[in-house]
Amino acid sequence: MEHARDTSKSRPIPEAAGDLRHRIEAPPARAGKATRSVDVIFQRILDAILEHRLPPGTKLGEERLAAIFGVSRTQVRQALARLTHDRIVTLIANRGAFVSSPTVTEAREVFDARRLIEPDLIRRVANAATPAQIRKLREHVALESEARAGNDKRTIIRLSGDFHQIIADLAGNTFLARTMRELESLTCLVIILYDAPNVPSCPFDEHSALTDAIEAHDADRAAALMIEHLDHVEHSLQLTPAQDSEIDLESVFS
Amino acid sequence: MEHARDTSKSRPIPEAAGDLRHRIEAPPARAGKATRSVDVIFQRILDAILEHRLPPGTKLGEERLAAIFGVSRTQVRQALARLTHDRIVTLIANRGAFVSSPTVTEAREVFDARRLIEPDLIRRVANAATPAQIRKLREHVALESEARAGNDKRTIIRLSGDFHQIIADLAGNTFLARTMRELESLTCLVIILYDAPNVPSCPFDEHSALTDAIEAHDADRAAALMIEHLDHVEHSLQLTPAQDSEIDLESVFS
DNA sequence: TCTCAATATTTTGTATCCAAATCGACAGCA
DNA sequence: TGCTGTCGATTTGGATACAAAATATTGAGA
Repeated sequence: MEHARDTSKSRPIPEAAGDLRHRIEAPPARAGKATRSVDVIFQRILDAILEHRLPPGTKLGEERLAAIFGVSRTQVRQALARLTHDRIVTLIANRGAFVSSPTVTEAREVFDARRLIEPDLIRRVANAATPAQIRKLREHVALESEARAGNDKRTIIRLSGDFHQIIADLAGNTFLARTMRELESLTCLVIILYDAPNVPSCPFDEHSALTDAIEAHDADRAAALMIEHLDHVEHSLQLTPAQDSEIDLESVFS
Repeated sequence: MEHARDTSKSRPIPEAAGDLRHRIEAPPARAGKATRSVDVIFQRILDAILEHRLPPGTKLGEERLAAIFGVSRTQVRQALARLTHDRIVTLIANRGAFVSSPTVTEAREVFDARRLIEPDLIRRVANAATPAQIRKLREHVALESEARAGNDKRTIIRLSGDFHQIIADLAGNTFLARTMRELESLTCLVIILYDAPNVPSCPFDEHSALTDAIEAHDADRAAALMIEHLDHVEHSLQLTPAQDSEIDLESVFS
């Protein structure tokens, strides 16, 4: 098992984007009802991060983003502030915004939280799912399968996350659904940081199995499968404690 | 059981503050390490809301707040944006920011989420609590008792919430701790909206009993007590569905 | 050639300014 | 009297301009 990630410099802050533009441009016609322009910018940047076009550590210069989106820095600042609040972006005072690089500890916490929340969510869905909802899940799994066939990596990543998000939405608790959205985003960062980018995060067949359990209204099995699924994903990562401890000088002297 | 809340206009948007100033002034020396001024403003407003000095529906005018804090609107805007992101404040386009008035549905969702998360958190604490941590909890319960004796309502409210927050922090998952912070804030709003302000939210003895269970390292009992405790709080509220359904014209036409 | 220091450039942080939208008041009209 | 539509005052939305901080560059000296 070989991983493509470069381990020589453990927290790459690449100033990667000579062509930040290319990584953000094309709006994938994925408009919700984001009417305010700051919402659009927020979503565009988030999408770029989730689809791994902006790797962790990338500097997100305000001026540059403003130019790309054709607005003033004000808008960009707001969007970055919101992303910061969701821990997707890390803001360093007087230095700027960077795509977050979750530590190993944080990564573990994310999976820990998901193991707590998601089995319960899928339980509710399994208990109450309507045929229409099940059909929606099936269609989504089909989309995933299709993307996998076409080897469309970005879409695969995106859809894998979306599957979990659909379940969270179906569970009918908006607060928890929002929390899951944050967890899902952080999981994306964790995956690209601690795993080879070409090993897809969610094994496809497991999503199919989860849908089966939901369709059978077997809440216990669905919950068990979900825990198993999350464990699979977590264990496919290299969450070695060493990685984390490039000593945090700031916190040592305080 | 009689409630002081005025039910004639069900969503009060009082423009209550002829003296918004008085409700925010005194910084209760509750500084974390909020170095940036926008963090200070964020915390000051949040504190004012949590201590029920700014009731739901209160309009938070930018200019006025800017004058109070002696900064420009820019800072205030950022703070309000962050509060909005936490659902504590609701931002209406071109109308301004208001302290949120969670609907009955949202209130239920908040308790639903807490029932999912908090039993697990207290379980972990009960399993791993050190004597120092238990002492900290005891001291906090003592503080609560003291505030109750002095009938210091604001402090009672604050400390009641803090008790749950301490447990969340002790559980050792920063993500979940942050989520609990949001839930706790929303719970504060729910309590003032749907209960008489003089019926304190968390019955004191229950916090004491929770601490007992933790000290005994009895995770099961602690979790059970927590569920019971949350149920007590929720059932002390008037979460009547009718209240909620002043028909949402916006969502009808969409 | 390397190191260090001083300067120049870039980038962030904050305040101010202008445009657009909303709210309140008042007049017109059924 | 009661409703509707228009004008003015106030407030928010967003861009620009200025100040402060950090980074990059340049040059001198060892």
